Amino acid sequence: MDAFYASAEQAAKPSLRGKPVIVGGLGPRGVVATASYEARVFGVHSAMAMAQARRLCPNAAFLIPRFALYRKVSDSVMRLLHTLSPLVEPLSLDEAFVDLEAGGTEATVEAARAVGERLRTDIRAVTGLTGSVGLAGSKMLAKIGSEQAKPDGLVIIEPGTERDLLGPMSVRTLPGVGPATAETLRRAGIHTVAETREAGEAELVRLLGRAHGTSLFLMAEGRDERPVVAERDAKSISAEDTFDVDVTDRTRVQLEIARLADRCVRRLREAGRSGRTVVIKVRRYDFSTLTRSETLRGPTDDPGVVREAAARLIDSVDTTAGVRLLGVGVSGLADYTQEDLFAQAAQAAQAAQAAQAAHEALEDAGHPPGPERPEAVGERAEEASEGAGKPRHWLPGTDVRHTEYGAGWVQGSGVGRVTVRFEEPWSRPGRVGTFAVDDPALEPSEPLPLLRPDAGPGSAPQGEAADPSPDGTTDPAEGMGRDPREAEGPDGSAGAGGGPGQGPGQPVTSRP
DNA sequence: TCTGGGGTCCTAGGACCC
DNA sequence: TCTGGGGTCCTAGGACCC
Repeated sequence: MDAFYASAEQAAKPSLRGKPVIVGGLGPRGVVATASYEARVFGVHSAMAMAQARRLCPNAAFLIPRFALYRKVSDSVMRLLHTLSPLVEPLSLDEAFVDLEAGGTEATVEAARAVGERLRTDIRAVTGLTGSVGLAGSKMLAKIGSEQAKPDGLVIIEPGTERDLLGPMSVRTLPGVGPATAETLRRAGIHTVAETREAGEAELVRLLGRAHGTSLFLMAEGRDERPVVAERDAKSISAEDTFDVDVTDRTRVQLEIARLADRCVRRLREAGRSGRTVVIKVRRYDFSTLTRSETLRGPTDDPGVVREAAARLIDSVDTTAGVRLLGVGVSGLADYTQEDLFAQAAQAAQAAQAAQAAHEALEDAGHPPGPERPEAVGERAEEASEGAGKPRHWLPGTDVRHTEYGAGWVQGSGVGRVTVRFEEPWSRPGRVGTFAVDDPALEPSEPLPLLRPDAGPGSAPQGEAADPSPDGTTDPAEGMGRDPREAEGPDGSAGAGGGPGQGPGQPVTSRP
């Protein structure tokens, strides 16, 4: 998918189409996850510090990621891929390898192109978004082809043309060559794929080590026999947090480690797995990073056990100078736990007794028993996210609903106010309103689908159907005069304009 | 106001075992 | 009678990917 998160946001928010959109962490230490093509013109790209992105492109819309939406779109694209072949290897939410041969596609350039173009059409129809396709005889070349095809294109690398195509390219093009490897190669006078090839396998192994050297040599020759592998089991699960301000307080460090252990175990259990090795990660004030791990006697999914192991591990780390990140992970994953094994040996009477005790505890206390109970962790998390009362933090980009004005999204908030743009994926660009952050008429809500749910088989894809102007651009102000709600705006007083995360919609002039 | 969060794979040394 | 050789497991760190 092309600029996936940003494109999904533009499809969901008509006022942002044709405008720079930057999705990522909005805190003081956030980074860019995806920049729309309009933002890339300003030099903004993935993994850039958000602070730098704001300097380069101050008028962009800055939004936090909405993974629930991206996952839904991703699922529907992956379903399309599965119609082409049973062998589909997802790389992330927005990218996958498909083994067309295993799906019975005829092994000709014409047949492959037809399948690829059909797929692109289907993706557009099903999601309203564009995707790009690379077709080649190996994963490496298909990937390089899809990069060349972006945005909204298709590239075939025909058998026999690989070496000539790769030769002049930068060695960074090859998978597995990042900044460190590129620097090592550069010092050896190797910049291009052709030079990599000419260096020879022995030299590459000497420079980079056995595994990396041999695989790089094969890639440089255009040889890549890696199979497409569907549905790989996860090998580790982890949770980590970077803090807005370095944490020095020891008690706070211990508390955060416990929280992260619970979050990690919740996801472990959701995956139906257990793990044997607990690892903590500490990134210090100076960005130096260390890990400490402990391997248990058997796999567990008990939050108490993981919490205690993590607590022991953090005890061995000096954090007095301050930490910017803490993490807890579990590896050595299994589908059973040590407790399962014990349980098999345990007497039935004992189990019944424990159940009875737990039942009484529940009745006595009027609430569920402690963290020993399997569901306890997940429940706590739900309480935290759906806790009583409205959130006081309205995050830019998130979905809201107003009892009177309907569906919208948070454009920005600050000084006790929140600015909302009222529009839907299939509407014209909408108007903004400003409200008090505790306005009872305003509620957080779920993402709307990108395409109108009742859209019949004959309906046009998103991009064309919802775009009111012939040249493919939209002005947020354009739709306002035709909005039936124009006469009576929200009673939002003027104000929150210019706050952090303000969208590009000139809220002062478009204020109701 | 530099540098997220979730992963995978590889290397290397020491312990331990036969 | 200094110091074999191979294998596995554990720990720690680092490169890379999206």
